[in-house]
Amino acid sequence: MQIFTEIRDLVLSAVADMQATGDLPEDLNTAPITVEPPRDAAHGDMATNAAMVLAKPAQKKPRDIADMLADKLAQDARITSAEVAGPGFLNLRLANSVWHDTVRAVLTAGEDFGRSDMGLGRKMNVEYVSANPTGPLHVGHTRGAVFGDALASLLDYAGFDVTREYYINDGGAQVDVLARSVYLRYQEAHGQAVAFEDGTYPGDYLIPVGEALKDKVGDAYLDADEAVWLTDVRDFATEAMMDLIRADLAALGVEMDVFYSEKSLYGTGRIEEALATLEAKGLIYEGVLDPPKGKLPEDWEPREQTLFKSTEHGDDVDRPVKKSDGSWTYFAPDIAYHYDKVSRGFDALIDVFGADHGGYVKRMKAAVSALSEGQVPLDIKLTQLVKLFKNGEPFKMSKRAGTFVTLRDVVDQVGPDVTRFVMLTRKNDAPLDFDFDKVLEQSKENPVFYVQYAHARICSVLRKAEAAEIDVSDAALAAADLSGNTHEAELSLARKLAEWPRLVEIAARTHEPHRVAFYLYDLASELHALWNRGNDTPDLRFLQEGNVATTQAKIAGARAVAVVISAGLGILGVTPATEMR
RNA sequence: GCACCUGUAGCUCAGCUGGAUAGAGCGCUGCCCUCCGAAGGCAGAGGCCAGAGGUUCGAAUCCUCUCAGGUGCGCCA
Repeated sequence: MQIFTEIRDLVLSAVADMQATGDLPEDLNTAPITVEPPRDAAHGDMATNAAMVLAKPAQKKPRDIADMLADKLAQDARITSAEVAGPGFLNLRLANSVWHDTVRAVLTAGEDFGRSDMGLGRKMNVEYVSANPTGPLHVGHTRGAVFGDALASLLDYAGFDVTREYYINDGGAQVDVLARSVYLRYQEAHGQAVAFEDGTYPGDYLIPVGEALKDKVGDAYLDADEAVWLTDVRDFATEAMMDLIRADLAALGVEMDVFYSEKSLYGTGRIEEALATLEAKGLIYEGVLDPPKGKLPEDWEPREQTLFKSTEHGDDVDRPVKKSDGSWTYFAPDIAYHYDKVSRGFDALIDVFGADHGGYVKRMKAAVSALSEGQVPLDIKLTQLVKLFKNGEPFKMSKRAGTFVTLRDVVDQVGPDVTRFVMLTRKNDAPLDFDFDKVLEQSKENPVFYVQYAHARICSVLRKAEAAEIDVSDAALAAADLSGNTHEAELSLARKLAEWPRLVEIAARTHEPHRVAFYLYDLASELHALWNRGNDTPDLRFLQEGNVATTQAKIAGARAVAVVISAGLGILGVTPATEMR
């Protein structure tokens, strides 16, 4: 049940009637016709722009079309009034029974109310986190993980067939650095004194890995040449790091469907195959790039490289796929990886990157566009920085000293639910302030608390009703007579519930899960408002002493709110609270 | 120098991919608990949507330019 599309269909059929009677021309584009909630609730429940968008092609005055439309719409039982306003808006008011039906629909469908078939089961790949396997995840990765995971859940809820994927960068020089760093810890485990120079990873988290390596190989590598141990230690260390990362993700409640290894692309001809595809399209050539304008790198000198003609697919300059010594750049396996995603049959791809990867957006899009003949859209979402605060004071982190704040630091202190919700209270492309104290504050300033509080209040009412031996099962509530719920605050709450399915589609279409968080805040706000009216007006309380039928009717509205909050939090990966403490 | 992101109330931010008199929280002013959880609610003040042009019935939203902040810019991943 999506009341907005239902009413839009009604408007469209009225337009068709007018075409049949010759009041409107036959060839009209009805696509721009919208039915949406007006900004100002005083204008009514819904507004349509139909008269305005049809006026020009029909060569009629907007108000004339609107008047006729209003007459036709008013004949429908769901519509109690249709008024022309402003430049030609048609404002509609709907019968109370429509909103009561909404509440019933929520209680009947449960958390599937709002689920959409918009995605038509299309296969969608969401790649996120994809952190280098060289250490634990830090705060920046946390935001990417939360965002990607919520986006994936949202798309699933909107009817897409979603695969959650992590690309392991285990093929480049950074895993050699990791191997050497682990080797130092290995030597240390054998009692040797070691020094961590620049270009190694000094973090403590490698100490147990060095010890584990000692347990595994004993002193076999102790005084051996790097050529002897590098490959083995690299694999061992990478696997250990991935275990670490998997555990970090689990602490946050993130579960990937696929971990895809960059290394697995090497030596199998897959990179060559991807590049051959591009070459067949005439997009690969040997050439020399122009030096960057403005600030020249100190050691810049022209060198011939193998280049991808990404400019033919919207990039600003062509990009190298091979270094001047003939080895692959990192871009080459990335092309191969996305080629692989395309060949696995995905209808659309989403990459979630940190904002510092903004420079790679155009070339990745160019590559996918070229590889898929423009058939597979790639959307790249960049997550901006997280600024950490404690007691209002900025929190410094130093990667050099190895004292960066990890995902574990955050989750251990505030819990996965708070972490996830807070990280979704901002658009992905806006920086986020995260204050360790404020996110735990129990006040309305804190959206996590505010939404949870609303849910807990409803649960509290349900518990009390049960204690009074009132049947508050969803089935019983759905069967209740709701016709007495006529107060503006009650109807307003039901209208907000009716917006949920529409919001899901908007958020899914724009790839913006933060909209869910803001919606839940608004919904909670409506619930709190109604609750407080009950303080002044006993008739509006959910528990109506001595009147089971009325109590069930009132609780039906509240329970429906709890169901939608729970569904929304589910998308965000947050567990709803049944009581506050 | 170029590309991308951002600029909305004193502060922190929404604004449904073009709709009506631009919204919320904090802060400020004044109210509401013998009453389901006041950890809340109601009301008020506060705006040239960075600036200038343009597109059209209609612009915070789309286009161009300018200004300010952030990120990145061949042989690092």
